[in-house]
Amino acid sequence: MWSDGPVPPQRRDLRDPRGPAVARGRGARGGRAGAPRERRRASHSLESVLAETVALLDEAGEAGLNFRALAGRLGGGVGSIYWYVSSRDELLDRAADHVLGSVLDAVAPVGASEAGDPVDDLRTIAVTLFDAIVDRPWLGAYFMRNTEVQPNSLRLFEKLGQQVLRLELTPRQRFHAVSAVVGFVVGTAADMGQQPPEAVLSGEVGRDDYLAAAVDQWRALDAAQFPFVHHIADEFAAHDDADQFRAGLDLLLAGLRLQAGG
Amino acid sequence: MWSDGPVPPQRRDLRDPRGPAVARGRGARGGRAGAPRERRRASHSLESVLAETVALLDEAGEAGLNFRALAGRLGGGVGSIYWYVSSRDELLDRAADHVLGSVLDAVAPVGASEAGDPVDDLRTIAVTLFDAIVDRPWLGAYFMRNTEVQPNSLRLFEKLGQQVLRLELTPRQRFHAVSAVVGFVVGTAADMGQQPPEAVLSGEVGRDDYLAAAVDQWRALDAAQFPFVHHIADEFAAHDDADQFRAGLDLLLAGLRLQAGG
DNA sequence: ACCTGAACACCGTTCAAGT
DNA sequence: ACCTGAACACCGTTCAAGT
Repeated sequence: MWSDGPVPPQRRDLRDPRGPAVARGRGARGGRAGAPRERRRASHSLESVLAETVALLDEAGEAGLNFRALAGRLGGGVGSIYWYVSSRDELLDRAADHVLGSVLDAVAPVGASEAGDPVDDLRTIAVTLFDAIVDRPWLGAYFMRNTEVQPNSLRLFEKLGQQVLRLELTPRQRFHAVSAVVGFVVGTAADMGQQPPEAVLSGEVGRDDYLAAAVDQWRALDAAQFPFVHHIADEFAAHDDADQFRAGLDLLLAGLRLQAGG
Repeated sequence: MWSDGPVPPQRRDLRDPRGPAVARGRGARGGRAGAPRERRRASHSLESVLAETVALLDEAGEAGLNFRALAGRLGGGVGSIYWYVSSRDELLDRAADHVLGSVLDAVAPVGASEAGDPVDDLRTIAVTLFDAIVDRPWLGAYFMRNTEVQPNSLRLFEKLGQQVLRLELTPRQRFHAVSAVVGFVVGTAADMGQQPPEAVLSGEVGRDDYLAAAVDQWRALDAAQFPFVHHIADEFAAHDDADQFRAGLDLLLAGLRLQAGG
């Protein structure tokens, strides 16, 4: 799992350690009196850049996030974004972590009571994270990629781990358990969040019709060669993503419970 | 799981149903005798396009796959690739399925004996798929995205399902079980296959040193706020990706075994 | 210290022309 | 039926110049 570690110092592109200045509104109006239609100088902050990035991502998806569109929304030039992040990838890393702040807030109460069941608490956190990624499919690919610019990712990893700490396991088993949960949640959510085909997106074809059409093709396959596909065709046609995710998570957690001795 | 279904007919970009012509070598030399340095006309086939795509992907990664480089390797122009696929995405879909052929061959004997344990057989297939994705990280994102152009994806899904068919479960449970295994395998493998930082790739810093540097930063965190991170720091520093994957898979399979009643 | 925007290098895709 | 390659639209990134 390469993505789990903070990046070593030599990779970090060091900038002003104090970070960018606080936003000062929209900047003072420039030029002497009477100078016509002078564009005023825009002023940003990491906060506003990330907020606008997330908004654009929510509206247009990852493919719709580009520096020109983002600069337009921020009311400035493309170049200024590079003052706050050193690449599009880092922008996505930071945007992902930005959004994870809400997830962290949502799960803050979880695990507070020592009396609660650790595995149930683990499940609650996992489900919350899952929901967040389904809502924003781009999140999956950037979760915990670089813990140095993603403190919230690390805190969430820690939070999951703290529940497992209450189980009787070896450190190695605990590490594997949390990694497995994260892998399952992120992998499944990313898969489910994949762009449905154009016809569905545009509302031209409903999701149910889409699934039905897919299943019809499955049913047309040779039953002797594809017994399983035929066996689950009805289930697939009627399935709910969230149910499917939870069923898998419960399998994983049942195995964990067993390992922890009941 | 949008990606599980074949695409409905209306999305399919219908071409000659007989498919592209078989490769005819490198094409006849063109032009009348004596015409100097006339470039001969290249001739491809879906097979050769996919083989060259996979080769390029293996050498340069997904970021290195572009139409100009691919056309160069094929000895032709960019446009001709569009005779065989209608977009870069479809090229990746087909390339992924092309590679899955070997995975399918590798697991052909699995499950042949009714006497074998179905869960063990399921694990064997899962591990084989995992290894293939770790080797080619781009595979993960394109696995079972469009079963209409990915027959091998569907066959692999079927193969996993056939093992689960031997377990005493409801169709719904079987559907969920296979989906969970696929989600876990693909998600974990894709995560682990993520590009390590430049310094590691170039051999400038070894993987162990990289992990050690990451872990050092974890150890510098406040122990009261990050008890779990401290708890597993040693494990993380020494971990092996394949072990980690198998431990998680075994948790999932243990849960499945339990559900199947032993 | 921070912003601007033209310029560069590169890329997927199209299409009129060719064979 | 299949291939060619110039052209188009678009994109991340850089950087000299500005404030």
